[in-house]
Amino acid sequence: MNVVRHWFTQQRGYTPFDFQQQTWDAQLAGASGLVHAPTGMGKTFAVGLGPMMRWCDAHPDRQSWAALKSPPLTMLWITPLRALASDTANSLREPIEDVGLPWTLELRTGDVSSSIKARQKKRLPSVLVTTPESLSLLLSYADAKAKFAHVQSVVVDEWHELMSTKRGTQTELGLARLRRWNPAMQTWGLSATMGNLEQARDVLLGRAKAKSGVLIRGESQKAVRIETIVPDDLERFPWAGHLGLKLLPQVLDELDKVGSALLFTNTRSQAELWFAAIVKHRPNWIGEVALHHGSLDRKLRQKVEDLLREGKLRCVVCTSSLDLGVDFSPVDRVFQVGSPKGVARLMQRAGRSGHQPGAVSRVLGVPTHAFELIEFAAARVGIEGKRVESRRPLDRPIDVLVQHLVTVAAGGGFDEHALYEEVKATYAFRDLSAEQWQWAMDFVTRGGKALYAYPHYRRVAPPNGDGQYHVSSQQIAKQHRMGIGTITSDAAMIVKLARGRSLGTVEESFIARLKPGDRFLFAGQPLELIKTQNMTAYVRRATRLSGNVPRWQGGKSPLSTQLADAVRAKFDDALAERFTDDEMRAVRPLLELQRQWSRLPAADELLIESATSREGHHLFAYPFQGRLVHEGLGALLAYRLSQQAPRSITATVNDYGLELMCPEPIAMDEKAWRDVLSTDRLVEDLLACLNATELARRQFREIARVAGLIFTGYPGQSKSTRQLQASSELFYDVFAEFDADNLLLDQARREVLEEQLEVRRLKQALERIEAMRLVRVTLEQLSPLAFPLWAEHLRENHVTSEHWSDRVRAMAVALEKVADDG
DNA sequence: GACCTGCTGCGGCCTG
Repeated sequence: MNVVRHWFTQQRGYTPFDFQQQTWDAQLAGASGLVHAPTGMGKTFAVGLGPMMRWCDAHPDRQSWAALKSPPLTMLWITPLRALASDTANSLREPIEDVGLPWTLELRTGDVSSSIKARQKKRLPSVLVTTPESLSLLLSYADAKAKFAHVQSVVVDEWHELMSTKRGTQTELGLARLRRWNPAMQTWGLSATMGNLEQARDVLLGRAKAKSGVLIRGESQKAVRIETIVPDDLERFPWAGHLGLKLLPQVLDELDKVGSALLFTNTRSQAELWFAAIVKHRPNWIGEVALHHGSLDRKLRQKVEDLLREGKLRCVVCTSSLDLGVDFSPVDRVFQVGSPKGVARLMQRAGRSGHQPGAVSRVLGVPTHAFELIEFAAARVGIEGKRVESRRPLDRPIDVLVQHLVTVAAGGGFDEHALYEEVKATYAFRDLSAEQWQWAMDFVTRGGKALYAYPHYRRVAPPNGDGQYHVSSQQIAKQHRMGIGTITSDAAMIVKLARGRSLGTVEESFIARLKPGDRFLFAGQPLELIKTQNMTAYVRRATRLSGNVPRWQGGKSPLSTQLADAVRAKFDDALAERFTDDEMRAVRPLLELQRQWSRLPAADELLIESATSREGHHLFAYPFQGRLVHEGLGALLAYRLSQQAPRSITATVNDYGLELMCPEPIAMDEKAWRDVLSTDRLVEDLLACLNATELARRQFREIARVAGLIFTGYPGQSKSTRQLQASSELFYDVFAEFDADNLLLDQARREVLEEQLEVRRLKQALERIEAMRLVRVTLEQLSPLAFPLWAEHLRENHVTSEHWSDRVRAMAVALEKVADDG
């Protein structure tokens, strides 16, 4: 028996799971593929031991191992997270050391010491655990080929997370490079649950291997159970709102019962508030409850992760910052506060509990308003029906290609034709046309049409006798390396204790509203602002809490299509009087009101409600397509209506529908509605109304950085957002004027349409609506579906001098009264 | 004193 397998079964005493066995067999047979494996089931060993077994088979004489010293880089492991890199290294080190393989193993991420980096500049270890960015960096050194020529297998961990991002594309390009140097190289990916695993495998393997690729599905789906805290009294439960502290007592009761828990929230400020609330009500838990989100200082987060790993925490309140990484033992209870947003997302979070094979993963939903009860019920249906979201791979992000061209030019140079073929072998650039390639080449060699006068943008020099393109100068190579990567983020303000450590970062706009002496809640503690200086807010601990919580302007993830459809189906259930779960029974009175005051929309109808309030005239429509689509749709409808007659219309959206508000009444018959809901000229109208130029301009900022047009400054002295903005705008304007066909501009527009507006989904929504009946209802009072939109509208537009909450409360009371009378 | 929506992730230089 192979010594590695022997180690696994005899020394460690493990019985391989089926998927581990299958993976090793496939790896020994020389195949590539993707493994779908639940967390905590030994996925590192599943893909990590095969290459070791292979090497042992090729070197059967153990006596000779010592003489081999450290073999060249044989196995490369790519992870999206630095924290995962060290966990993985620890797992892989075990068999290497126990078996006595002569392999060396090292990490290569941005935070390894400079001495290790210096050593790796000379020679790489036998096993290297790294990130997509660090791989790219290594590929940018002139001797890259010699260093990577012996790589026999590459493993990409958490591929589902990388695949649909530019980091994934960068990984694809790096893998294509390695495959060219060693065509027999095996590629293996690890992925959590997603809807398009086959495609994920194909993207990972690229053109050459896609046909022979294997897909191994791990353990039969682990059971996931979704439970929900159902409010005792729905009448007093909010119809809108997002904090959900209403259910705090029930959550505390649950926390009392368990030893350890993770409480996921959807936003950072929500996490801060929940953390503060828990500590306030359970003061004796101080030290056992922790907070974890992306704006906290890395050191604070690291500490929480360590304590979590050691099993010393009773509860961690977190955002998706704990979705991945941190190899801790499963917790007893997982909470999801607020909308689950997606089926896969809820499954992944549930998976943080009940790790043992056969154990059930459970998640307890904590709705923050009444309709979220339906979302949890819908997510359960989604999981049972295995209707899990897909992740869509990117199509030809030119900025990533441009960056890669300079990387490769610095990394030993390239032959143009060969590199074109290599790039086209990736899934992302499989349809790259000769013209597009030419454009990219021209852009890096001459600066394109617009920048040819600036030598600085001639980053790649044409062949000089050897047929190879090379980077123009070492200075350019150096600067390029500083900009490698595809993650861009704006500068944030550091929050620092006056005498002491940094607590994390908040947005400048938040601090700008405060004066010295004002208090706010951050990093789980009350703070008082002392002064601001150099993008740093100096604070001291305050004794009393303030309700002021930083708000970050983050992504606005919409309800996924799968979950939105499932929610829609739950309305059908209600229509058919099928109230089969606790959540639906709990919201029944609310749905009953919706039916009485308006209508429960059936699957084949689009409900349009109109109402009059002292703000003006409102139209509400409910396509159930998630907020991004509704944003596009709202803007489109407002635009088209104002084209018909001059009037000012504001649109407000949420995940279920949209509201159009106008000071004057908008009289529309069926035909008028059909016209404004038409798919004709959809993209043109969207571009016209969304001030697409402005959106594209903003999007271009990121593209310009990835493409290497903007130097963001040396580490530690990064340029301000304003500076970066100014230079990217300059490029935008120059391109728009002198190089209108610039592919980077085109990409900016594409990204706005596809990612920010989800045009594809919007178009599908409109097509569906075409086949639907339009049902129009005039409301006497706001319906339960309309109420959250109305409240959102007030919040966004500050339309009333009365305080927002007073107004909302007053309306809620009025509605309650009507409900009671009815 | 109450009210509050919006995620995550990486990398780099200089000197002797």
